[in-house]
Amino acid sequence: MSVTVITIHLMTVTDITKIVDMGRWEPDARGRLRVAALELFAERGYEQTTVADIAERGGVTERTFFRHFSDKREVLFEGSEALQEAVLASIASAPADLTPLEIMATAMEAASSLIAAQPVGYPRIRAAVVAANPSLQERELLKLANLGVAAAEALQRRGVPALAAQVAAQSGVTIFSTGFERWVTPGHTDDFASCIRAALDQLRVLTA
Amino acid sequence: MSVTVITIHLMTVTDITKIVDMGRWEPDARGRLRVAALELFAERGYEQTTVADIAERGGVTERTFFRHFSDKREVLFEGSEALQEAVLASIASAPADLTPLEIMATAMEAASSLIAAQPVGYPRIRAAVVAANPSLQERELLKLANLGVAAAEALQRRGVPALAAQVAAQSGVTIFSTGFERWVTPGHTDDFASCIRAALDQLRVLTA
DNA sequence: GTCTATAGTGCGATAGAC
DNA sequence: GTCTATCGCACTATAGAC
Repeated sequence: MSVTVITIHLMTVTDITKIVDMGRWEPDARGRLRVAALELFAERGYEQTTVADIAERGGVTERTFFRHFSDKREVLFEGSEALQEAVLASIASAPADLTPLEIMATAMEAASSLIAAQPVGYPRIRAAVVAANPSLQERELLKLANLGVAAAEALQRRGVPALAAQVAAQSGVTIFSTGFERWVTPGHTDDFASCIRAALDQLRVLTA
Repeated sequence: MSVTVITIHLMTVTDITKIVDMGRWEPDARGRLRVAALELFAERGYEQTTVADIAERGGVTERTFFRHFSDKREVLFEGSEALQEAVLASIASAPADLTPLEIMATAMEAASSLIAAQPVGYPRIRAAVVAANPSLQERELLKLANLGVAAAEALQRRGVPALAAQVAAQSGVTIFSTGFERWVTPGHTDDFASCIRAALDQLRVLTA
């Protein structure tokens, strides 16, 4: 039952077409592995799923899984590089009259639009899987921390002093993750960008 | 060479006395494993050190290592529970007229005093080892994130609304880690608490 | 303390695309 | 023929089960 629901959410029309069309040498092994992994993690849990399970459902061997993903966790983090690139591009091209914190808020909104563009339900399922596994949380936190470091460097390239850049970048990540958490909470109707703005406003109130 | 330096920093007089005094059944296996692990990680790197290596230097079996520490990384995180308890106690006992952010700053200073009380050089060596290994960074980030969640709950127990508590707590963690990084940077002479205050001041300037 | 499952690596063989 | 993705197998280390 929950399996069916998850499948509907995770398989886009494009995915299904690909699978129908696949010949002996099936294309997009990477995409199939990503779908298989998220399904299995949601179905029976991350720790109860072996890489062999994922590979089998994806129609490849275990060895091939590790050719595509450096480890078992990484299969849930495809797209994080694109997210970071979007953030850095947004920082680099921000208007000159914005404050560092406003630059970060704008960049986080840009990142949120990439996430919100995914198939409906996907971010929420993924968030639930990550929230249920400390091991996955660790990886998520590392990605966010690295995003913060990269953003701080981008701010410095615009002339923002090191300490200000670091605090602004990290605060940007804080309002991003706070906004994300709010956005995926069942019952909330605000869009992702509004949730980020709400977190920023809250930060301003707290420091006033 | 670097081995010698590290040994001097890691072994306190108490540690050495213990080892000299140890009989057939050597006490403080936990402490010896912690010292052995940090030394080995600093000497030859985290990934180049096996649990068997650590156990051998600590004079116990591999099995005993895992009896004391749930995994290889955890050996570097002894004391994080005490740190969290100190933070929560500080939040709970803070004066009623402080703002949530001021409560967090005070609590982070309390945490910093625990870290600054360690043997000279230890926090810096440990920080270098962690910085060199993404795997250890992940664990550190998880501990900090959990500290933030617990701090947010403590703030809510004082009547701070959920969103404000979350943003304040996470911002507190940000100024803590920013201050820590500054404090362990070679050449800096300010004490840990001052570094935290500097980060807080910076946050206030950024949001003004 | 022993045994086993799983994650992850190294490398040579192979199969298909071009 | 080259190039690349996959496979198959041997191997180590972590970690948990018994």
